Amino acid sequence: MARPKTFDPDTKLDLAMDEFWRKGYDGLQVHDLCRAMGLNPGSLYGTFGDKRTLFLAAFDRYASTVSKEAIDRVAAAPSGLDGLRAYFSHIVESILDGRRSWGCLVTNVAVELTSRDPEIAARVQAHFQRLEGAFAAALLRSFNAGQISQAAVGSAPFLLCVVQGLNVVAKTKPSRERLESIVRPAIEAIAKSV
Amino acid sequence: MARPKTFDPDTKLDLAMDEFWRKGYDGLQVHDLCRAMGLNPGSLYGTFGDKRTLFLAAFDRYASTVSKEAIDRVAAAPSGLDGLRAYFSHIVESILDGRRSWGCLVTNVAVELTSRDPEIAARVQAHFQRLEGAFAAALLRSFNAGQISQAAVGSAPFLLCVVQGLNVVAKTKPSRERLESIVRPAIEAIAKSV
DNA sequence: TCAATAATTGAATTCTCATTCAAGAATGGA
DNA sequence: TCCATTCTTGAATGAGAATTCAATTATTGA
Repeated sequence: MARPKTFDPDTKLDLAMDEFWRKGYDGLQVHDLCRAMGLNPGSLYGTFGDKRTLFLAAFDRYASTVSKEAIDRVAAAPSGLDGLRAYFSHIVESILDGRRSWGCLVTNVAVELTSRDPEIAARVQAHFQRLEGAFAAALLRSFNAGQISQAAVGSAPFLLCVVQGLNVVAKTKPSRERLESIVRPAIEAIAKSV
Repeated sequence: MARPKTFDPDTKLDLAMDEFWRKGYDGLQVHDLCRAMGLNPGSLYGTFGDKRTLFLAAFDRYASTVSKEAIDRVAAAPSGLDGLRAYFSHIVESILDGRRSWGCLVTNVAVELTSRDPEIAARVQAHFQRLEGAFAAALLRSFNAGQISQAAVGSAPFLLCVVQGLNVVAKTKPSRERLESIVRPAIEAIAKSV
């Protein structure tokens, strides 16, 4: 009953996510958000609430789509080591010509907002744990298959760190060679230690 | 001739640097900057110009003091490998109880401002190159001393990435164990490859 | 066809913040 | 001592940005 929305909120949320991803939180004006989403302020506020609420929704959408898709690759591969390789290859490709050329939404937010917004800090923390958990599982799987040494099993924090570093380095528009010269030693640090 | 300043600009600049380091650019209001620096808006503007100009001065001061001090450790050590170890130990210590508990000013700025301010992007780039250059020199020195393999000589981009990752991870208040479980594999990735 | 309800529009409002400024205060040189 | 100059102070200004709102429009169910 009554006039229906002329747009799909999820589709618009994806557009909002892309904008926050590109420009951060403070760096993005509601005005520009409206333009990017093809919505007037009234519709935006009526559907999504204020800027921060919309941002949290965009963050969650990022976690459940973009980020999840990447993390799932770790477990999907035939072996743990293959999963890690697949994950890093995917990151490299999407930095080179995908949306990760502007970094990672979570990394950007971790740096920009973590120190002043505890609720956001908690979500960032949770995301880091999901990713690190996937790495830890893959490492264990590799160890059980005899692919890596005992010592390398505890390297999940190291891998998480390398991913965050890649997301920072992404901001400098690195070449494929450069990205590979980062990922190669990172993977070798794990694999070589058999 | 005429009334002299009642403060030392360099001392005040250090205070400004700390604030930008903690809170970023957009996240820091001039009002709070004034409070932190113990200056009224008039004195601040009269001495340092507008917010962005003051920020650039604070960035440069960071590069020439905090950052330089850290980078110099790489070359100061007896061997290249020792230099790298010294650098990473220093980073770990200052994340644990120094000013790096709020990350690195350059990393923070790289993430927050690089995509919208080309002048700042150029300074970030220059800083990354200084650091990577120091790493590259240390790696070459290590190779010439037979400490590392030929393959490891090109790992400077990898080390730069790990440092940036550490600066992101720093935002999550990591424990010493956690930081060491990041640095250990990073150094081993280089050293083990003899 | 007609209420009743909800969405759309974009101008108006309100708020926050960077920046300016006028008045007063302190110093060095004459 | 006095003037010229510069600094300090903090309230005032103004720009820019988030949010609201009144008018209009569209849809559903009766």
